[in-house]
Amino acid sequence: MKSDIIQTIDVVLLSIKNDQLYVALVKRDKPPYQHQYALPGGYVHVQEDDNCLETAVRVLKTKTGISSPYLEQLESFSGKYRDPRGWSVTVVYFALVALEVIEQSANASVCLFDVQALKELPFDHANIVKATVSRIRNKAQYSSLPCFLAGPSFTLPALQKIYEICLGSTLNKVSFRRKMDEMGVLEEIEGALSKTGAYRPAKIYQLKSSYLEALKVLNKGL
Amino acid sequence: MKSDIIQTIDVVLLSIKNDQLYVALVKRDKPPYQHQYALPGGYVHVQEDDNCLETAVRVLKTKTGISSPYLEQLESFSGKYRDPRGWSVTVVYFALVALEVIEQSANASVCLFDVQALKELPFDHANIVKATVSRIRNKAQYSSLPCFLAGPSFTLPALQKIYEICLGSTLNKVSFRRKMDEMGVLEEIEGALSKTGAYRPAKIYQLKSSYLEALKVLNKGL
DNA sequence: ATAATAGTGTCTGTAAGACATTATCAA
DNA sequence: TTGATAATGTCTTACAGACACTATTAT
Repeated sequence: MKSDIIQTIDVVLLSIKNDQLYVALVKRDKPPYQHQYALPGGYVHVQEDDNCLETAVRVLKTKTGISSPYLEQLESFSGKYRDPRGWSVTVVYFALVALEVIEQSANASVCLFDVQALKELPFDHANIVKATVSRIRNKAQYSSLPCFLAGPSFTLPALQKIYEICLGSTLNKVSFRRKMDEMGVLEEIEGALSKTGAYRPAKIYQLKSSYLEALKVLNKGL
Repeated sequence: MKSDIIQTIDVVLLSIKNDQLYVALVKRDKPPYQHQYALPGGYVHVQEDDNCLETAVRVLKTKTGISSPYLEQLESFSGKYRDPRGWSVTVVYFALVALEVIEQSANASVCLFDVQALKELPFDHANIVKATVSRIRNKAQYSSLPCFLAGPSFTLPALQKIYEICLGSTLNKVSFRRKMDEMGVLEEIEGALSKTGAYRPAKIYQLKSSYLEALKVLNKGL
């Protein structure tokens, strides 16, 4: 059974820069919308990919050079008019990485854009980015998802700042620490202290390895 | 650009029967899995459907005879092995209707199955049903979603029972009523009382029409 | 009146936020 | 010691659940 629908995968890669959420876009090398910035996306390779998640991993790596430990399906976008070539469906995934990851391994064609100041994008990509930000904002209220925007280790004040950027509002310090504590996904790196400020250094934490392993196996989201 | 991926839409239609969640399955009239019960599903008709949601509405109506006021995208399922014919992607939607709706307008090929006692199903449909139930259970905690499992009008004790079935646990009566009140989606039908029991009748409520309208326009979920 | 369920008022415990205090580092 | 931030202790308030009480109907 052959289909005459354009079936693609797109990835929304988010990171934090200048205390704002930024999205990674790549310059399109083919029409439509050639030379414009858009979400990294591509076709399923039926030989290589066992499912769309694997396609998303591969597409992200190929188009941006980046591997993300966290990748979650957002939703699918479809319709007669979203792609000038015809009826299309795209399964969208989103990824969260620390800025260092992008700076260290991103291709030259990758560029970061402030999601707040996003101009028009090809296809319905502006809409897709908005939906992703909305999902992040929602999940930041009760999950450990924003932790993936931090690097491999981080201080609690830094992590709180990340949560606040995701949520768009400030948080109570005591409540935030209580929450993180009872979520039980962090572990203190004994003896490690931040050397950044000229004042009292903060303890350094990382995601528990058991938690990261559980993520990979289950692929259940957070 | 033609694709060699099987692209389908499936719909998980849920209702409440015998104080349990039931899923509507239809007998497949074509291979694969001919004559077995599976989720109602079908192909996008690029001429008729403007997007996958419209496909879902049409497929549900065609295969089961039912129109559901509430239809939400669950997620997409994909892979090399889920369909014996080859690499496939299905965008799954779920619908919630009152049992009366099914009894009144369902095709003969439709049959209801207790989701708790679900045996093996064709494709990965058992898994899809499980994911839907999980979504319902989650959303029942904070949203008005279970209201769509009630008929056009209902009493608060009856609605509470529906919520409890979705959640799989009993609820506090006072808290439940407080929640429903502050959600602000219900309106009392003045003067109407349930005549069921031999004892004190309950007030009858319905979903606010303004709320139902907002749903149709936004299509944002709950 | 009684039985049985509907609906409401009130109390209590838990959890979140506000505020204050202590801790720790560099200069 | 001082300045600035990290970390924690405590108080207050808000909300959810438990419980009890009142209301309403048919018999």
